[in-house]
Amino acid sequence: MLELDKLDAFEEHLVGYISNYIVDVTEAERRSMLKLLRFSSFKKGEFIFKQGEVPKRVCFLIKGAVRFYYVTEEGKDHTTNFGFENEPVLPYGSFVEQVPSGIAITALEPAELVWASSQDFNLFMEEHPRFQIGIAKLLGEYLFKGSEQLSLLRISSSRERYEKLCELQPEIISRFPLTHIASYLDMALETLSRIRAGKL
Amino acid sequence: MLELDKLDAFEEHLVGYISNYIVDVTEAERRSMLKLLRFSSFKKGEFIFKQGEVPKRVCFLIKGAVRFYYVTEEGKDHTTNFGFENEPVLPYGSFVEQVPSGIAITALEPAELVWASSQDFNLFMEEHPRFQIGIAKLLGEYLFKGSEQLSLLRISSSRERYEKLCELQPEIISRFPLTHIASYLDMALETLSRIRAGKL
DNA sequence: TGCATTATTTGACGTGGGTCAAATTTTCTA
DNA sequence: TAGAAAATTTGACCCACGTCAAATAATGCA
Repeated sequence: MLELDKLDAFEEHLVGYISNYIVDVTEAERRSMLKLLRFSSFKKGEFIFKQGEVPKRVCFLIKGAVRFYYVTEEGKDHTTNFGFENEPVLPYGSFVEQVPSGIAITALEPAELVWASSQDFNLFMEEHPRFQIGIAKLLGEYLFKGSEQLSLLRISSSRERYEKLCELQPEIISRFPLTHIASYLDMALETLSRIRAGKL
Repeated sequence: MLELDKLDAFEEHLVGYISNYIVDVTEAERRSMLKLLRFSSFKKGEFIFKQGEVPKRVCFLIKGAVRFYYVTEEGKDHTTNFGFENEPVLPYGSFVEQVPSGIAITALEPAELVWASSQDFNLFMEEHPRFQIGIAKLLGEYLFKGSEQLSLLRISSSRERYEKLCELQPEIISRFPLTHIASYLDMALETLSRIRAGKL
């Protein structure tokens, strides 16, 4: 069950986040929602979702940061995204489709999150159908972000890709290790190091 | 207004498509839906959506094929997607968000489509809230496809990117001109030509 | 059918950035 | 605080692929 002190810390963030998508969340809705939530902590490096599994939880990150990535058959690690405090964290597409996820999510920093099982989540959605509209809005937003990320990757020069990321998501640059930024930008870490040093 | 002969031709396709997302579409829902629809034809090369505009229509392609793309400041053309018969055709993310679309859509072949204005579409959605659930499902599906496309682009060798596309979407390879396939795969058209000829 | 336009192929050349390897710096941990 | 482990930097080498240019092939249109 949810510990009350933790609850105080995140409740307003979660409800604040949700009200970007659903207007005028009622007290009853809020209570009904909080009732399903569980709390978990993850150490740096621990899996929150594993590659190849059908996602069975909806998570919301309270503290820390996470990395979305996949590993190819040849063993190459590709970072597809980073997740921050007060954001939902799950393989969105695979969750909605309930198919095995091509991506894994791990904690980049010690992470705390609240979550609901997909079962509870679906029950909640059935009981509160207007939340579906919010979900559609949220998915539309992710779709839009996804297309921006595609165009970032299509920039041919490594240096310009890096500069674009600095412009669009400076927090990624300052917060995460070079290896993962390089893999997010689809370049060798040596290349990113040289770009940074002004040698490329 | 909708011409009746055209209507006969597409109605079952559209309703068939929708029933992938909404169970048991009623006769009333069907009629209410068809009432909003308009019909349009486009010649090869004509714009269906322009880059930089907020999408004001939801389209469904009956015949022909379309290309999703954007042009950078430097004038480079990047194909982000292809659209086929019996598929919705619109800049999904931008439509949901109602923000200017970074991408344009043009007819690659003479195209016929039915469409509803976003106003009519929104009214319909308000009157038929259970369709929202279908929209969420559809958006989830596109999100999933989008992540697959991202991983296609992250394959470093041009030849392997091409082979992957042959495997995943052979219709693109056989149906569209090389220039656009190359731009979809993010490589020079000369490179694609050489790959095809087995010279790379 | 023949000419114009557009698409595809082929060739030559240069280079951005990948790979491997080793040095250096930073971060952890006992 | 030392010593190990991990992260970052630097150097050397080289090749996949982009760019430019020109030839050939396919397509459309009068």
